[in-house]
This record gives sequence, structure tokens and C-alpha cells, in this order.
Amino acid sequence: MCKSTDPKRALFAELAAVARALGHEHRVELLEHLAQGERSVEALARLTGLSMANASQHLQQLRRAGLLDARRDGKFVLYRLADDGIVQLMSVLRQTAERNIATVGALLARYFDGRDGLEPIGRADLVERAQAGLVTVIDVRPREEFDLGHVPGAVSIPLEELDARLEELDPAAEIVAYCRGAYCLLAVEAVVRLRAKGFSARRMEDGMPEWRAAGLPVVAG
Amino acid sequence: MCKSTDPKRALFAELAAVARALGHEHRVELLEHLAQGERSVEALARLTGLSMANASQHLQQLRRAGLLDARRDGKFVLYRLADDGIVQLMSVLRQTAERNIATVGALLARYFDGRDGLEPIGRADLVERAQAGLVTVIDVRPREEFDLGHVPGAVSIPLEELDARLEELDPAAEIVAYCRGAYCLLAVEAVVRLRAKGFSARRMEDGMPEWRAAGLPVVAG
DNA sequence: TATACGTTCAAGTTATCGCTTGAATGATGT
DNA sequence: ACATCATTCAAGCGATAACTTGAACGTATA
Repeated sequence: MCKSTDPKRALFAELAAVARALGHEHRVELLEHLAQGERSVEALARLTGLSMANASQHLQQLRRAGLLDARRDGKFVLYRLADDGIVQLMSVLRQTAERNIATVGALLARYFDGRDGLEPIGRADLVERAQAGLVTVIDVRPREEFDLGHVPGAVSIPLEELDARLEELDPAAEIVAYCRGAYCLLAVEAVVRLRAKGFSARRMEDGMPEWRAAGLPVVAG
Repeated sequence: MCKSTDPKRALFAELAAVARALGHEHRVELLEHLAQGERSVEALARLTGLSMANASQHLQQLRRAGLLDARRDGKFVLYRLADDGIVQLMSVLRQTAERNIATVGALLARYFDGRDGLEPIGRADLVERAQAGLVTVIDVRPREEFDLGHVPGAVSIPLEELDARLEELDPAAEIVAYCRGAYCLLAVEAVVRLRAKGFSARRMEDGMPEWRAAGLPVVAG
């Protein structure tokens, strides 16, 4: 039979340990933020609404599971994903959840279909049409995140500034908005507002982390 | 900002719930067995060494997470994976664990490198060479699992019978063995024994569940 | 109908997890 | 050296998960 049951068991235990690290709402949220780039504990605590001590503990748990790396920069400790493959792991987890959990489907239907009728545009299509000059790509995340890395050629228009900067956009071109990922609602909101103003707008599938994970070029600064 | 924080939180919670379902050694092992095909609670309890009540509870937990389906057949309740994509989820989880956890690498090194020097053969290569008649494919799992589904053209030689059935194998052909998956050691053991007898033997990458998940043909019965 | 068997349920114990609070550590700037 | 700030550690509480035991449920066989 499978000769040594010990190492098999140990492997199962390791897999379970990694899975358990993903097995908490707050840690999933932390990873979602960290998929954007490295962040300090304080920034993550603020973004998630967790106490510093609590955020720190969850981050250390993720680090112990091998999902995060930490480095010190001055008085801050910056965490980041240990590996770009972790985005893929989150993505597959999300797909599984979407397929299997009725409530997820319902949530998505409620918050996407009703607000954003059109299918999102795929990354490959987007690259093609952007090169042909057919689309204007806008990045609706906060400028801080834009600076850390964005789609080449994209214009930074944080959602708060969108209404004030409509005149910058070409009404003849199709506008494609993107933000942090499949479940970030920034881009959905942007599309809804743009359509209300008569623009032809769609959102890009997923968001920055998946773009990066797909090996597509990223511009920083 | 991201308009409603509620649905986002709910989504994180759902992802975490799925991950938490994978977050126990025994449930990972159960899924690994179920990747081979549907099994009764009794069979799974026997395979894993768990008590029936305990196995039942873990299975129900996996079912609640949407990872398993159950159906009744006579006095047995048969569980199976709710979705072939779950094999992919397990696979990505394994890859992440391998990349990130030193101990997993060490375990693999200890139990594979020392026993099975050659790289495993990829599925695409295997299909090609099998069609050209260059290799003999053997399935070293118990016959019960072979019957539930195997690689077309493969010969069922459970590991226990291998030594007694060496004369069936062509010493001139290359022999490729496969079993349940990347961490099943049946095929590794078979390769070691065959090489000791002078055969040219390798193992196939991964195993039956991944073959099935890759969309390659499967023969049953 | 009665019995056997596989499975699930319910209750109870032990261990672990998540969170808060308050103190300790480590780097920075005056 | 001192104060400041970001982070981590340590202790304690409440909640949840894992496992065992014994009983209940459903289905097939005598």
C-alpha cells in the first residue's frame, strides 16, 4: 500500500494549515488588500477596521502559513504576498465559492447584474482595443494604489473625482474602468455613473491583482 | 468608496467558510479519496481510520460548504465531489503549500528524490507516446479504483500483484505507472521496484483525479 | 413484522481560536 | 537621553471545533 502513511498525513496537515490560514473573514480581506501591493500594519488596520493588535495577529498567522512576507521600513513593518501565485489561489477559491454557494451567486446577482448589465471586458480584448485606440482605460482606485502599479496607458481617476472630471473623457470612445478585483465595487459604480451621463462604459474583468498575475505589463509611479 | 461594505464582507465570509472547510487534515484526506470517485461513509471511515461518526461529521461539514454532494443508494450514503473544479482547488492549494512551506519541500525531497530520481512524465507526452505504442501504462491502484475509471489503454496491476506479474510486461518498452495523485506513493514504489528488476520505468505526473480534471478521456468498468 | 446494518443526531469534554487589554520592543526625531 | 509612534507580546475571557459515546433514524433482509 501507500508505503509510509506518516509523510502523507504530514502533507495533508500542511495543506490544511494553509487552508486554515485562509479560513477567516478578516484574513481573506487582508489578503485582498495585500494583493494590491505591500502595506503597513497600520494601513491594513485602518482599511479593515481592525484593531492594530488584532490585525497584527492575523498578519502573523498568514506569515506563519507562508502566505506573507514582512520587511521593516523605518518604523513601519510592511507586509506583502509571499508569492504571486497566492492571487491565483484566492481566485480559484472564489470560483469554487461562486460555483458552490448559492448565497454567493445571489450576492453577485444582486450587486452586479442589477447595476451593471453588460459583461465585463476580458483582459485580452482590452489590450487589443487599447492598442487600436478604441478605448479609454480609467483606473478608479485611490491614487495611492494607482501609483503602486497600473495598467499601461490607464488614466487615474479616483471615484471621488469622477463627476468633476467628466470633461476629460472622450464621449466618442468606449470607456473601460477597473479597480481592485472582481469584488471591488469601485469600477461598477463608475460604470453606472458614466452611463447615466451618456458615456459608453464597461468594466474590466477582475482587477489589478489579476492583471498582474496574468503576466501583463504594469506601470508604477 | 466601495459602496456597500456589507456584501463585500459577506463574500469574504463565504470564501473563508470554504477555506475553513479545507482547514482540517482529515477533511483534506477525505477530499483526496473522494477525488477518485464517490465513496460511502463506511469506506471513507475505513480508508482514513476515522470513526464513522467522526467521518460523517467531517463529510457533512464539507457538504455544508458546498464541496460535496451526497446521494442515497440502498443502505449506503455515497458522497462525491460537488464539482470537478474542486480538484483544481486542491491542486492550487498544494502548489501554494509547496512553494511556501519549507517542510513540504523537505518532505517531498525526502520521499521522492531519494526514491524516484527521474522527472515524472507529463500527461501530454504520455498521450503522444502511448498512441505511438512506445510505452506501457500501468495503473497500480487497487482494482476497485481502476474499475471506477482509468487511463485508456492502461493495464490494472495493483501494487501487491506487481512482483508476481512482471512477465506480463515488455522489457523493451518504457513503463509508466500512475496512481491517485501527486502525493500517492503507490506509483513511486512501483517505479522503484520495476527499476530494480531492470525495467525502464517512470511515473506519470499527478494521478487519476488530475487526469480527469484535465479533460482527458477516462474508461470505466 | 422483526432484525441487522449504515448513517446521523445529541450531549459532553477537551482543546484551540479570536479578540481585548495593557505592557514590552524597536526605530525615529528632538 | 528622552519622548513618540508602530508593532508585537502576554494574559485572560468567551466562543467554536474536534472527538467520543450512546441513542435514534431509514433501509434492506430474514
